[in-house]
Amino acid sequence: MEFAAARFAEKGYHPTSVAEIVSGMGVGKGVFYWYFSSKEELFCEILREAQQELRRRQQQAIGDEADPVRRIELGIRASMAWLDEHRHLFTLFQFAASEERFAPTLRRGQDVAVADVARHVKEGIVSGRIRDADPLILSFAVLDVINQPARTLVFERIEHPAQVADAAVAFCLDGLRGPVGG
Amino acid sequence: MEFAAARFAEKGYHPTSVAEIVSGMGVGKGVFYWYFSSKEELFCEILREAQQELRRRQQQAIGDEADPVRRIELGIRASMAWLDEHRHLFTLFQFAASEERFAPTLRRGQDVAVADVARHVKEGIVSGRIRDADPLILSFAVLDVINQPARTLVFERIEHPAQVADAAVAFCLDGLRGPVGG
DNA sequence: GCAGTTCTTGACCAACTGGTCAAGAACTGC
DNA sequence: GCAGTTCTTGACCAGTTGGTCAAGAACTGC
Repeated sequence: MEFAAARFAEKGYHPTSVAEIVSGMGVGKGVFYWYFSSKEELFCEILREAQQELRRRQQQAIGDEADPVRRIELGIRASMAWLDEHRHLFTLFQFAASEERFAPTLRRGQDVAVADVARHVKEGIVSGRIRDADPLILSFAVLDVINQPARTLVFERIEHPAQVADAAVAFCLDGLRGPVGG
Repeated sequence: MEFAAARFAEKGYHPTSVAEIVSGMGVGKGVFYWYFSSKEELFCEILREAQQELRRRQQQAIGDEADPVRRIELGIRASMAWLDEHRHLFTLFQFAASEERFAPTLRRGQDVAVADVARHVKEGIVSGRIRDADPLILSFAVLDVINQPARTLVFERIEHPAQVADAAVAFCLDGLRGPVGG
């Protein structure tokens, strides 16, 4: 399954044939259709697993941190690190977003992520550490600021991932706290 | 060509066959290969044209505004508006980024965009209106904050595009100005 | 009205696709 | 060692694909 993910990321979903996957793993075609009902299902499975893993990494990084703003920061850093280590999976997310049939799977995972961040944002608003705005919109914005720099990462245009992470964190925090600073 | 772009966005690049495009336009296949040397070339052409149009829209919105920070804001708003009006083209950008063969075309356009923003950022740093950091990284961040909310737009999860634009602008400006506020 | 070029057609092709399936291997529990 | 189930194989299929090309239409300039 990791092999398939790598091929999909490298060549694209459609240009990668089932025959190529199975021969690359040195097995027959039947074994593929024994474990997966279709190529599409395999891809969705890869997607779900990746989303799960990313979320695990976030929660692990957050631990039992009490400050909601700091929780968001830790989540951002964890996400950036994970995406940096799994750039090929991010490519898959990207593709999935461009094809209608994979949107539902992708969306389900992102709803979870938005809900996660929104929880912290709400807490931050209550305690006055985050400016008072629609938590959902702020959460979307945070996720956007995570995801897109990751794209830049994938394009390999910037040398140091840590710099990108710092930029994203600074962006989010200063943006969330508002112009007066917190 | 607009027709082809619409089909690509709707069904995806690979699942849309050349036969489908030409029959949908009521012409023979030959005429397609008379004007384009391949399906791939058509797609790249669409990409380039879209990037050009977006840039035109940005420059038009900026006009002769003197303040670099305000120029960035105007650019962001123009981009968001354009992407909102041409969501299907954004879907194409997204896909192109996920397939190696289209990366060069995409990259060329984005280099131009980064250079545009970087010019304003540099000016802003000189005049002290933007915090002193690597202009390129800040420019990437700004583009990221433009592009990714656009993705959210495409997913149609948020009702009001204007809200998203405001959020993006607030994010960028407060982030750029730094926590002390400008 | 004719020669020359620019377009347009759609049948055609080799290559490849996702998916099936009869055949059989490898493992059970006994 | 046997019956039953779980796995594995790879030839095979119907359908589709991007792309070609001989044929001819439509337009030139004369």
